[in-house]
Amino acid sequence: MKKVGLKDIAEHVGVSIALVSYVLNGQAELKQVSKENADKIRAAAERLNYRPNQIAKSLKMHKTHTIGLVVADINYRFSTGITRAIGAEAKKKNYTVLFGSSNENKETFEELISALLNRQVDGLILVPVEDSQDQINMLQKSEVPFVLIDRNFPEIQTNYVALDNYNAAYNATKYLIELGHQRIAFVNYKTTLFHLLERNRGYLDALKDNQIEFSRNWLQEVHSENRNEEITNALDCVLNVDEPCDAVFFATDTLTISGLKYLNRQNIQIPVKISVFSFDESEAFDLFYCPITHARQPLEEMGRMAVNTLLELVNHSLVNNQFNLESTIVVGKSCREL
Amino acid sequence: MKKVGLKDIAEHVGVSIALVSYVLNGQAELKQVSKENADKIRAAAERLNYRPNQIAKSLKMHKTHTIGLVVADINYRFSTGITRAIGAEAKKKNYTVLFGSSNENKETFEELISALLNRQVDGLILVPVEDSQDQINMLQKSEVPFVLIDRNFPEIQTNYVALDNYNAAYNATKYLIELGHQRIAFVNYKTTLFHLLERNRGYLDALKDNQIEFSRNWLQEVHSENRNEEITNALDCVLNVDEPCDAVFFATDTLTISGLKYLNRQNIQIPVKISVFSFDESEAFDLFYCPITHARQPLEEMGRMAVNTLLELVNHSLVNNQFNLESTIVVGKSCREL
DNA sequence: TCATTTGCTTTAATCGTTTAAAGTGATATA
DNA sequence: TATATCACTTTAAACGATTAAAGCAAATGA
Repeated sequence: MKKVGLKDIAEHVGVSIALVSYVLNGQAELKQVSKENADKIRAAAERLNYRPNQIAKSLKMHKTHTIGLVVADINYRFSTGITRAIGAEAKKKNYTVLFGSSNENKETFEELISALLNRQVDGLILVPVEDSQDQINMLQKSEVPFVLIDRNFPEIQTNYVALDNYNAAYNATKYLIELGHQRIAFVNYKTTLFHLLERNRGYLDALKDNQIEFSRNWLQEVHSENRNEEITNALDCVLNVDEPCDAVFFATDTLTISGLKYLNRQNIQIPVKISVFSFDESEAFDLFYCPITHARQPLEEMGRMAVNTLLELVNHSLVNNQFNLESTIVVGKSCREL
Repeated sequence: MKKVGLKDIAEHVGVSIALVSYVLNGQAELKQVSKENADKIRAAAERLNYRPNQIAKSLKMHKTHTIGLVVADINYRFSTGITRAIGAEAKKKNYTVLFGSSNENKETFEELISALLNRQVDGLILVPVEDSQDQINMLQKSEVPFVLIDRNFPEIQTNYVALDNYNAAYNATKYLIELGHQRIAFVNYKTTLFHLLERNRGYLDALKDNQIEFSRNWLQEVHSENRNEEITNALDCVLNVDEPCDAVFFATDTLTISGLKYLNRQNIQIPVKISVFSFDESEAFDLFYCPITHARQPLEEMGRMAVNTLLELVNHSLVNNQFNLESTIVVGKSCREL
């Protein structure tokens, strides 16, 4: 793979490297390069199929025009969606996105950040994993430009773009209540992640504000490591009891999938036997017999805001953005009126 | 973001940059650096949180230790699977993967390749889009190390890792025949892509070898741009006719999803009314009421082979690998015995 | 005593760009 | 005639690393 550099063009045309650089960077008039030379240079560049060496350019310019993105798990619908959104906005701004998936693992998360920083990305967009506060603090201390997305730590003041998870869960619960549901279960992960805890809080407050007395077994928390097994128990605790719930609200799309699989196995018809509400959707819902009513996050908007916030940081504006966006309810057929 | 370089460490310790470089590259003994200095240097690097500037390193070494990957569409299950597999193998070999999705668009495909080459990736792994022969020829002429994956052009001699698509389709069709099916439809994209045409050929040959007379309407080809609409017609031509088919074989997972959605809408029960066989699977199958019998591609193996072939090329071995791997049939419940 | 070896360290060129600064003829002005 | 201006072009120093090659004391050998 023989590479063509400025030097080759310069030799070909018989001018200096500097002149070639000026012309190919659109500074021909500014530097008053003669039309003759400019044309010759452009022609030679074309003919030799010149590709500027971005590595050398980056080294000189201290800018790679690259954003590092770390998502939690590439298998989440949220991840592919936000990756697309960020990629699109970045492209508009002439930035490239380097990308990794932490798989919710703290060590992988740190390794990825390290790898991205070594590659001199101009900044980071991160979906932080559980217990990664130390890492975030480190980044802040070393003044790396970064923006959190989807998740944030209330105890750390950072730029972030997230959902108003409290409101989203509150409104979802209220929606179910307004349909006439009185016994609403909520299935969440057992976690310390703030954004998921906010969903608990929204759910509980909606019950309270509507004078529904919360029963302890309604709130089920499963460990993500073996959610498929634990969700079985969780749903049993909610359905196979004296006063079974008439609706289940799943706190994430992954939980919904596990839950629906179980309900399928048990031949529990939706929404006849039970209403189902999902936080986020999944491609998998497409083939389910019943369209799932769910809360939708504004992924494009989140991606756009994250990129733009980051680019402001990169350009040394001292922005301080905490965005808590609103979700919308997409009505399917999985929640019936009682 | 103040950056720490070799120079900073050198100044701190009071030695030259070269010594620091030697020590931090594990050449301390080789270059006979005094233990005292070596320790001081390592300590300082640690304390200052030194991150080697890979950009500078790459410029000097003419190696970025980075592979460029272009997949056809990040929404395909194949794409995420192969991306993971390639990422894992690359990591083992201490390479990073830069990654883009062409969305089956020729221009995007070319742009991505260009962007990746500008970033001086050491080589490319590509899922070529339709009609990209010229681009592939260009790459070959400019001696860029690359490996095609999933798809190849029989008229161009390149390194590639693909499925034996003929065999896979042949065996799938044979499987349906052995279950007693005599009227088997095949739904494919209307395309010039070799790997998909091979599936046609495998299907047709299997029919012939089993003395089943092929009926023209059995082979349905839809345009990918509006497959959801066209597949409706396609299935009508196959099911709502005098002698309807008793099995449908979809040539890709995306076609299967579209098909199943239609069959759902029409309340056509699987496998009672019709057997369904899919090429590849999708996460979406998880929530379908009936596990879909499908041909599975050995993604891990493909990823491994692609990376290893590419790295041999990068290291100037003149390998010439054409891999056509075998698929396996994953038996679900969507094909019944007649 | 002088030369050589040993042990350790520094110097300086290089990778492919960018870009301020200096250079160079030709023409215009004083 | 001397000098300023103009219209270009080249020179050379970065950027942050790698790495031959050279440098330099102290120790050893003749």
